[in-house]
Amino acid sequence: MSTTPRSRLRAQKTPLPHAAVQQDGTRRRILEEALQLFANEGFHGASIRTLAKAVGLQPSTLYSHFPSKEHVLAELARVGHEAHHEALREALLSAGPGPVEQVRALVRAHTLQHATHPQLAVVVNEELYALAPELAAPALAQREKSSALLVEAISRGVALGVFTPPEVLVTAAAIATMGLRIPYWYEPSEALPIDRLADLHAELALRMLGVRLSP
Amino acid sequence: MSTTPRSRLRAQKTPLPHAAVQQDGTRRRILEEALQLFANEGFHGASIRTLAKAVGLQPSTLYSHFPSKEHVLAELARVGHEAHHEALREALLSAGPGPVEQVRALVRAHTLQHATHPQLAVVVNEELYALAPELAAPALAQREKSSALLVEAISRGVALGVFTPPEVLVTAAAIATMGLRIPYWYEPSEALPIDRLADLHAELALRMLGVRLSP
DNA sequence: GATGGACGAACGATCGTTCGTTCGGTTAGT
DNA sequence: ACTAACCGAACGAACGATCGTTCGTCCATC
Repeated sequence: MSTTPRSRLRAQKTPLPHAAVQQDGTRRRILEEALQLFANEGFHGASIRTLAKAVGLQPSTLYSHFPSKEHVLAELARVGHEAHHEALREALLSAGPGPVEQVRALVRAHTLQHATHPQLAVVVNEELYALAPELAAPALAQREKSSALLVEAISRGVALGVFTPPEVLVTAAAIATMGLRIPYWYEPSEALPIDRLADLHAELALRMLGVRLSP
Repeated sequence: MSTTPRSRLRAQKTPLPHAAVQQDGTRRRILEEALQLFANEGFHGASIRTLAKAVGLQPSTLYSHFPSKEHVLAELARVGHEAHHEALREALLSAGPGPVEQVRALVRAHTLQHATHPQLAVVVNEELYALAPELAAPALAQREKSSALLVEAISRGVALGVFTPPEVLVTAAAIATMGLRIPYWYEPSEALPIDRLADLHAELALRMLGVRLSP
């Protein structure tokens, strides 16, 4: 009876995934449209036929590019986690050796990623449960590696006496979580551009860790 | 081909919703099972037949208690938001007049609610998008009221010079977000009981606001 | 002439929902 | 007090629609 015209995200425009997809044309277009649909209506809420129509293909043609609907989601999850992990890794490499600089770089990259690619963040974080375990495994493994980067940086700072969090893991979870909800409330604006949001999150993270910069 | 045995939550046990459901027997059992299913498999991922089987009824019988599948979710969303808002309100009332005490009380209540009723939190926050706007409206209105409680307490503290957040709304969002992801990673344990988690989150929130308690 | 992307039709399964009926308990009428 | 009327909960079967997927064929390109 009633359709569901709801869009889950604040930003309903279409940021493209990334350069990490291999430059095939149709396959990439499928992934782009699937990203929009899965983000807005959920994996189970979006149908193969809706996806095919969005791409401008017949439903059967999708199976020339992906063996199943689940594999489309799995590929999105893989791409998303890979891009995210790569962003964190690069941020860490170009940061200085100090824990403060490293955490700031990690949080900034984390926030930038989620603010720049909101639908990718949502699909990667909220729709992964719809995958069979063996298809979700690679993405989950990379997620583990990404969160380890933050925990390690924090632990290093604690060992050096620079950070004084009330508890390492809960604080790390709180810091990582800041980024995860961005797609639901944030929209870039002049008053709050993406880069400023990243700075604010970095500042909040350092405050949680007990660092006072400008007293 | 492949089923989806995934459970989205860390805690897959069955906390019951709340005393705010009216004490009807069957209707309540439907809501309880629907809560489990919607939380673990998503609204679109759970079927009326699965729900009926979980309750021990025929699918058609469900329609003696709810006019549609969507109405079951809408009722869960209503109950969840009501319980959450009530918890925040009571916490605020029994807190002192100081902004520090009020924010601590709000954050503690927020965290306790999400840690005690993880599936309710997930359904309320992640599955609402599946509802037609007119069914989601009451829940969204109450959510707005709840977040306003936090923002007001923070603003009062800022006006009094007690809080020095880098930016009010982003900081408020960060504080509220800490609680929202609890169901995905937290499980009560001896090392980290629920009450301790609530204290930690309150401490982190106050740190973000620029309050240093035990220097 | 082989390969692979695209098509249109169709498969069986499952979806949310409706229908007609039965049954047990409460209420109303005499 | 006995019966007739009623009503909501539950059932079993079935509805039409849509689901993910498969099949056979066509056609363009190498």
